[in-house]
Amino acid sequence: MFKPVAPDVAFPRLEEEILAWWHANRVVERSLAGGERPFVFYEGPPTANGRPGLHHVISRTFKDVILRYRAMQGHRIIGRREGWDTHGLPVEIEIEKKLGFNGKPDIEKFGIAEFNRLCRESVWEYIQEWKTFTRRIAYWVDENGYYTYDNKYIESLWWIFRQLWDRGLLFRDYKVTMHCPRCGTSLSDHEVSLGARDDVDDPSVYIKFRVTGESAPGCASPLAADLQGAFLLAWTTTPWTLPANVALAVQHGATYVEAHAGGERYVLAEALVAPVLGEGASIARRFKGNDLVGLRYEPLFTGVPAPGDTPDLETAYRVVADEIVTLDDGTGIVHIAPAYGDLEVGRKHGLPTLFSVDLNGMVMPGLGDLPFIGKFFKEADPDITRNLKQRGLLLKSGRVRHYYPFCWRCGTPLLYYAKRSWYIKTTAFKDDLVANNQQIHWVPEHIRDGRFGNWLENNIDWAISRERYWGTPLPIWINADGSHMECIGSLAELEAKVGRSLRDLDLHRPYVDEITWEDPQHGLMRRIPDVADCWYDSGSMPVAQWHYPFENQDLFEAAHPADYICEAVDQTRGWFYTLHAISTLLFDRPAFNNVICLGHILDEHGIKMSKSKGNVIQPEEVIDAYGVDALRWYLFAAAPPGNARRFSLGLVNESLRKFLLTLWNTYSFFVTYATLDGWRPSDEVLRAAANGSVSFPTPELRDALTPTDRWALAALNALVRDVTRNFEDYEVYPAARAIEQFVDELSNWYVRRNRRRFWKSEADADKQAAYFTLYTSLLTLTRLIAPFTPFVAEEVYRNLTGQTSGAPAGDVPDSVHLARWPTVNADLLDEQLVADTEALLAAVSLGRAARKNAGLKVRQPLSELWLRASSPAVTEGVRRFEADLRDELNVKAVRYLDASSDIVEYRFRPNLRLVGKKYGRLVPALTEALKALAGEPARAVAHAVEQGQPVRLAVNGQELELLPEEVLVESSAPAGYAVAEGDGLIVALNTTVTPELRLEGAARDLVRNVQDARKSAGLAIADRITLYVSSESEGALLQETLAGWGEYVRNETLATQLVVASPPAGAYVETVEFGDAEATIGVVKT
RNA sequence: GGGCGUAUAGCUCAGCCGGUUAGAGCGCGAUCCUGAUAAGAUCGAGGUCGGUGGUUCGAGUCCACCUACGCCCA
Repeated sequence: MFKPVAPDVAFPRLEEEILAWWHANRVVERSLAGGERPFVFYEGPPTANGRPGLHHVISRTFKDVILRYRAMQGHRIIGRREGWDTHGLPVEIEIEKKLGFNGKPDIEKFGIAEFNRLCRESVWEYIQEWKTFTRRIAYWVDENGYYTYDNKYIESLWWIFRQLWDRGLLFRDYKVTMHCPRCGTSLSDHEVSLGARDDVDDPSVYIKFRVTGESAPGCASPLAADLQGAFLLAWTTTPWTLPANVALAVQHGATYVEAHAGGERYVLAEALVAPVLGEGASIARRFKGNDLVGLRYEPLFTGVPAPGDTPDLETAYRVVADEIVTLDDGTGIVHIAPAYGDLEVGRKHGLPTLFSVDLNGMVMPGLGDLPFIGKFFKEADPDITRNLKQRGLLLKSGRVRHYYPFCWRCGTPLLYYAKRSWYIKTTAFKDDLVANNQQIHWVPEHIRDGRFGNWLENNIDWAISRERYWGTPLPIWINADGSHMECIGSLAELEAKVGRSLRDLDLHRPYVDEITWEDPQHGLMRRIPDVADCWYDSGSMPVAQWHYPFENQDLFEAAHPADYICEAVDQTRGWFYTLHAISTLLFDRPAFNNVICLGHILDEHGIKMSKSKGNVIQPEEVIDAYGVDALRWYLFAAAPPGNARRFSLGLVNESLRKFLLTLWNTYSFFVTYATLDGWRPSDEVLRAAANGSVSFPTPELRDALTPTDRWALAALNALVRDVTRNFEDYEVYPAARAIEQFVDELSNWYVRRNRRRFWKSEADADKQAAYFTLYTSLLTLTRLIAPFTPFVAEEVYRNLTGQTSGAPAGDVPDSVHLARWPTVNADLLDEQLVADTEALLAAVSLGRAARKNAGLKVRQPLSELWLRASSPAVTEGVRRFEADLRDELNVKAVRYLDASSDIVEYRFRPNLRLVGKKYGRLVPALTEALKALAGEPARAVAHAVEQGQPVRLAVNGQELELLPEEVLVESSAPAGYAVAEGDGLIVALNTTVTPELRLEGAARDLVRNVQDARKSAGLAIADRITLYVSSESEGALLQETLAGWGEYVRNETLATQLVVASPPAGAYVETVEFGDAEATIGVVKT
């Protein structure tokens, strides 16, 4: 029935074999096709750029474990397919590097068509690697996935744009970007960080802005008249931005002063008077920053342009209050130039955006005949400073060393530059975003109102456009003077515009850019050059993966929102957000109902793994050493997934040994003996264990179960219940821990206690019960672990169902992954039995400790053990397993002590959890009073508590009546016994070794040594032997021992003959300790 | 600078509504047990529970502040 099991299994190789079997038998396809009730999953598409790493193993296995569970629960899983995020800057940068390019001009020279072709090709290379990796880690998904570069996918994205456009949610506004004037391109944050330096030498100038004495419209400053002619002082390191100044910002609540120095009146923050004006300045008056708001001042320069815009200068050149102002340096008054970095401030206060430097970094004309017109912006700094000085508008100037970004390619200083950009107006839906988030079940919980909720609360409009090439083209067409724009929502619509079929059109640049049409009223319509932020691509996948609404309307409706998604925590502002935003804006509902948010994986020192640090561990390295299952189990069982975790190969090895090998050895033990005995399950037992719930096929079998059998089945059922509940809550970690605990107990308690039942020769009902119990436990376990460790589960399942040996019994699925999730058999749950076993295990542990203390090894039998428990219920529980207790601790008898016995001393403590709230300040005195009890009163109290009666006690002169549950009783040792105590239990051993006990101990020693010799001699378990024993100095002991225990020794060692003599030549011989000296044993196979 | 999270034994991590002597696994040392086991048991060494202050009869747990690290944002 069963294939023999190698105890020294090599998991990586086993896994490869199972992969081959799955492939040959189309198991993945069959699993994907199964199920009835829908369960919706969204695959967060990895960027198809770069090879998969350990963090991808985590996210893929956490996706997989839930989906496998759902599939086994009979769900039809929608969306269990690959998805690839194919667009974006990382792909472009890689191609640029490959071609040795130096920025956008190189790409345009090279040709966008060829460039994008290379991008697409590069993506495919990575996808191939990913597919291999995905199969190896047993992440089961349909390989017929979605690709964000697909024309159909893009068409759906266009449809979404059009929905937003029609509702006025797609708009154009300025956005500050980091711009390289030489390369003529914006840089990504990543690129900026590559070239930023913090030791840049720049001018440091203090500028005087003359107060006009007026206030801005609708915002009168009470100080306007008084401060007329005074100077607002501002500090800057970028004089070139001064012409574009439109406002000065102060801190709302800070104290500002009018200070007199050098015959002038200055306004600045009080805290900065000394550093800016020196000690000589006198303070004329104090006021709050708020009082300055609305104050107008004379612009430093006039005629500043605002290309493509007609700014309202009535709103400019005034004081505003803003949170960005600090009093750490400068003057407490901040110069605001929205075009060059302060755009958000400008927008918040309704300020115009003026430009004084163009995209090539040159100071623009329009400021009049000034020497710095047409100069590079950095070189204009001294000229501007000089000009202001000549006009008496400069307080002082110097140099400062600080942070400034440079282009990582060419080293040119970057411009903060407000460019026209497209936005999605998410801020209009902030309340809905927040409300819909409340419906989402986050694991861990704190993300919902913490990081994600916080991110939503601080929502800003989504800047959606990128001036790049390899991305989803924005479907917006514009006429020459920018007066007319149209958003195209489908290919058909575009065809109608141009009047021809575009079926073969690649919707990417540059081809889509060539599609233009003549509008009768507005002239030639051309597409704007921008492409979409690739987060828009992935966030739209619920719609676009099905090519909705052009196809699959039913599928889309059934698959929105998702029941489950899972990614790492950095996606709160990435995919989690864009999914949520698009779903809320389009459909006003969340995109997903449950989400596991994973922490990051760090190296063994707690440092992020990165190529530059050289601390990256490749998944292959781990998998080749220990296998995928070991890695997966480590990821599930080692720590809760929401935390960052430290990783090392050693930890995977630990998880392999701790869990997989323990399970494997239990399984190997079972198969070894079942094969020896020719045992096989009945079809009913097999079917139940392989595909149903735990049950008994016959009353006879049920009656034959021992308490330990029933315990194992009760624990197994409780495990099924708990793991199921954890899965329903998306709590993978506690589920894995519960399984680990059960496997440990099954191996180290159940099998340990019941070994003899398997190897005894009679095939009686008791033996059947043991086989039934272990078989059922193991086979049911394979289904519980199938989602976690799919390979080991499969191997064990297939062998235990007889399929590996080609002799399947019963009609069960050929793969554990096609079997149903086990259900609980409530009849077999038995909390009392589980609790009793816990007490028993505690008693055993204490008994061993007591033996250890007394220096009495377990092989030496002892006459009696005394046990006292904290309650009669616990005593009864242990009594139920007394035989196990006696056997495990090698004692002849167990005596149970209750409170009436006078050999025990008692100590008392209050049950603080109950007493604390009730008695408060009395607690310390109460504790003392209980401690003081001794002798007869103590015995009386102990007796009362045990009988469930209240206890009267004088505390601080008051008579208290303590309830029995409010007093904790501890017993101390009876004198003259080897004792151990803990957990409310006390275990004492009678340490007297009588001559009889000594002989029995000697016999057991002998057996043990013979067994060792048998093993060393290479004998098989069932081999019979002739046993020779002799001892010179302990001859008498040997004679006596064999006289009483010879039969026992022969039976235990399978000796057909026991000869007291020196072994003959050719025998396997060992000299062993015996009594107080040595004995010689010899083993000859018969 | 802001938000969120983390900080407990040499390492990886538990620790519930605040409650009694803070636990587990690994590693280390010693002893024991074992004819499934690469396993297991017992004992031991190893902890100012990141720091300071507060609330409380009582704080690893709650509060405030601080420090370090991670992530996200500015």
